[in-house]
Amino acid sequence: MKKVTMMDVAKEANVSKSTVSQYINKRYDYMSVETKKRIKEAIEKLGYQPNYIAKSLKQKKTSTIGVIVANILHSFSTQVIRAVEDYCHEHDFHVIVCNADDDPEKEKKYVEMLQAKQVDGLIVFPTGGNVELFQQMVEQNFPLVFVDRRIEGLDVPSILLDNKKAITLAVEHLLERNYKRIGIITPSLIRKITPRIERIQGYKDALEKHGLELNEQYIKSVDVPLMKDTVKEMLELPEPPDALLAGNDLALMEVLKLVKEEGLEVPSKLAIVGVDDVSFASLFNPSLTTIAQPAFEMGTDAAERLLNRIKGSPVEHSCVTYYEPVLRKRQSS
Amino acid sequence: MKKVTMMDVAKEANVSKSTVSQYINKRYDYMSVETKKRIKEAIEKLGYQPNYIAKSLKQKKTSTIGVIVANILHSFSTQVIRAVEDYCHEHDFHVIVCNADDDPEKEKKYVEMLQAKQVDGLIVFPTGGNVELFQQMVEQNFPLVFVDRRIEGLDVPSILLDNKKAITLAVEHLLERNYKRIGIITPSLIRKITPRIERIQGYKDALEKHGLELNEQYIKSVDVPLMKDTVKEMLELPEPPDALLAGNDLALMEVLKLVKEEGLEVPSKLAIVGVDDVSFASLFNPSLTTIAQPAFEMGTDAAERLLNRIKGSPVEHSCVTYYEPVLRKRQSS
DNA sequence: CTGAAAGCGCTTACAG
DNA sequence: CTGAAAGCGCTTACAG
Repeated sequence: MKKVTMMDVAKEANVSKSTVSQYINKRYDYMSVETKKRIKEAIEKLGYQPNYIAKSLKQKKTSTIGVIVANILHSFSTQVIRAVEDYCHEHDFHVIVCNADDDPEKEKKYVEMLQAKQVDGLIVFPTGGNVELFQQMVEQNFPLVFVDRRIEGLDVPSILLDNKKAITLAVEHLLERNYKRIGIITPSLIRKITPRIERIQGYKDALEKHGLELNEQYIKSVDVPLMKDTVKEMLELPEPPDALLAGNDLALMEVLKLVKEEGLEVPSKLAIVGVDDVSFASLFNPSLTTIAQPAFEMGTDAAERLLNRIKGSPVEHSCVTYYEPVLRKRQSS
Repeated sequence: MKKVTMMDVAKEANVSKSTVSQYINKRYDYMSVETKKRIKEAIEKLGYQPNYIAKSLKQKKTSTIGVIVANILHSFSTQVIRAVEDYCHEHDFHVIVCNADDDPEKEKKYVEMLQAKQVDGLIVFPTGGNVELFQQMVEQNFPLVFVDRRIEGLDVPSILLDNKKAITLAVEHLLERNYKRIGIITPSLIRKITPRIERIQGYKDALEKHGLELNEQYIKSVDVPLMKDTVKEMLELPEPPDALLAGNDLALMEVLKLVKEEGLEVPSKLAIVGVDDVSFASLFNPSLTTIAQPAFEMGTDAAERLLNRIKGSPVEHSCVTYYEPVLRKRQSS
């Protein structure tokens, strides 16, 4: 079963390859009706399908972009990916998704693989390593958009949640409801990941703004396997928090596991607010108050910017867009 | 910033392109140490990265496979995708994921796009349309693996859950706990989608096996937007079911929404068992009894078969593999 | 209105 | 041990 090529079509239709190529690319400017018809028939008869690889090689573009997420386990990542794919498919671009698994080494490997495959651009949720690598890409003018996190000093368009505002919203909501001792749990800060840092900072700012004292024992940043124990310790303090902010969806899951294990009453014993609107938030008993990210718009925006850039729009300098978080009040607080 | 090509490296190292190519592909058989060293240095100096597109064109293979899922919203799909990606990345293959959104037209478009991009093979969760298209691909010997669903009469290796067994497990578990009137809700059967058909059939067989009468009012197959109302009607029957099987994760979500809205006690008023192990199953109040699919193994198996086939293994004829479902007993039943 | 020719960046027999 | 040449399947100025 040999592949049929443009050459075969040309022979069948008694024209040259060039003419077939014009036809395929709808450059009908000067093509006779007769020729068009013959080519059309030849294509149908042979079941010809153009080879994009050959086209890509010649045109030096692949109509493919890569997406590298730091960690695919976050619902936010999968939502953004879906939005990016929808937008790209509408614009006849392909998407290759890679999961760096929070590992800068993997991230680097994927960047290189994707560049070798000649992707036209990259959307990345940067792990925080690989600063020089991205720096080089910027210098080479490679189309790049960051989502969720930015890297200090890198001139890359970045699409972020307004994290401080998100936490402020949550804190003020809890204060309104008369919770006084608000704790927060996020994943580890060691890799200086933007949202985590900004969320903790937002927490501190919000408490200060309302004249509340900071209690370092209420502020914990540890990775998922340690979260349950850490929260448990927090709840065993002489004066335990009466409300808890979960810094992202995975943190929220850990908190809920603990709540279940310990049989804690929510919100009477402990109020809960999570960042990221998990799929089951409204189904849960009690339903869960969350701070939602407009993930779909953020993903669409990322894709749109990247494709515009690829299609020749000028580079956007030091452009960081913050998206508005949305407080969804439910029963858990 | 011109791209550096193999030619540039060759000039820099004072050798021919052929020799650089040999070096890149580790065909060191007869290469002098000296030459190797010069090439290595030239590559580093110039920051050369091979162009896979050119390589693919010449070699007529892309080391890329496509995955087309019928509907990405199912947790099962995303789990399988992850497994496929992990396996492929380990074996230096790329993956392009497409979501057919339960639309055979979209599915067809993606198959054609992916073939135009010269993917080496395809894993698909078939929508049920496009039988001739897949038939042609089989005839052309195109590497293809189906997951979750098979298509009657098509000789394509297929990886499925043992759906009948899954439902039998659920029914028997409910009978053991003395539930007598067991209902089942699945998405619409109009497109003859394997798991739905098999799950309904499994339900009927299991009841029959235990000498229970079938009540058609307890068996409903409608699409997601209608599910809540349909279940509500079922619960308003003079003799409503005392237990309900949710045919997949999306059905389960709808059932839980209704339970919440109506304030139904689970399991005392209504016991629930869901097929697909949702992320929050063990966190929920009450925690949810589910029939889990071994999604990760299934995905890995699909990828492994496809890559073996691509690498030249003989075609596996009429090979359908059924995976064992796992009953996870929790509090909802 | 259509065709011949060059070239995209590689690989691969083959010659030496 | 290494190089010259052909070719993968397209596109694109350019000539006529």
